[in-house]
Amino acid sequence: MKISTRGRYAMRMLADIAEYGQEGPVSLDAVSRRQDISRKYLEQIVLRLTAADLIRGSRGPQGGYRLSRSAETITLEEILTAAEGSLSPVACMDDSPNRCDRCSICRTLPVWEGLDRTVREYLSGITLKDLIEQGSRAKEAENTKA
Amino acid sequence: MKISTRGRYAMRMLADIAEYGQEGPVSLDAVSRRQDISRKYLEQIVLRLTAADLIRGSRGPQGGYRLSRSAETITLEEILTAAEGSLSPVACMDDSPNRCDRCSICRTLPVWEGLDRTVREYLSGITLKDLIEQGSRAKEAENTKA
DNA sequence: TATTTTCATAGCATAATGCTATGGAATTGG
DNA sequence: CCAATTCCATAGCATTATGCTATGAAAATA
Repeated sequence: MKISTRGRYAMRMLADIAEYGQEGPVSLDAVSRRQDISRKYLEQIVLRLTAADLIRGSRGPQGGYRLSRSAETITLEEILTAAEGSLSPVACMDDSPNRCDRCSICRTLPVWEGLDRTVREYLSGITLKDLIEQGSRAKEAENTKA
Repeated sequence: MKISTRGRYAMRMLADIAEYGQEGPVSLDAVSRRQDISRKYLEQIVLRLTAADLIRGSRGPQGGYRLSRSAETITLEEILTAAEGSLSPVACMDDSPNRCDRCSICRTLPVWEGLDRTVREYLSGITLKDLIEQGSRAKEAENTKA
């Protein structure tokens, strides 16, 4: 049940681009320096994020990445799904229709489907903007709950 | 973000023991046959479940395992935590206090803490009994939500 | 005392993670 | 037009985790 570094670095990278990308594109070198993450590894991760069209790159000097959309419309659910490939708690859910032999008689599948919904709902409620504004949304959620 | 086979098998094993353990202890051999899971692998997993005192074993002929408590008081959160070792979405949360260098300035930590709470809350709401009663609780949750 | 069970540790193949390396392709400034 | 800078893409590789199997106790029963 762990989020890998791919997902976590993706979040930090996007937060960095959102924060420092107001004037122009943000280079991976800058992200790498500020976030203290290997640039080569960031290059790997960024492929997934551009493939998901969360950011767009421009080459050459002064090049770099900028968000495809505004920070308040990009959710953590999107970022993590793009970076990790899948967020579902069991692999059999990744292909639809479910190809598991036991899937029709499986008593645990409804549990995983519910868990998947729960996780996605939580992560969809937090945007990149929330993230760069000191995680205020997370604390809000905590208060709303109580 | 995957639940490993350890966690999933643990759930199926406990459900099996809950279901067939009314009269007496359930042997791993029986579980293995019914659930079609390697007995040797079950032996591995069962160690964690007995360590967490979810079930108790008795040796010798007619031996096997029985639940330490009634099925309606054992939650999936307990089972999965015991089997997987930890449910938290990031490793740094596993040791308290958090030993991560960046933890004081980390803007993503509140997100993970919230996610952890969300997941635990969901899984704590489902018991072993719910599981053997055709996952009715999971569907309930779905309805309550709508 | 032989059989059946749990209990405990060690080993091991496969896959995933977390990178690094290499090199190409576009863009810009001089 | 050329050199530097950036993104883009693939390959490789060490370390760890997963998903088992093997071996051999120790306890209980009959």
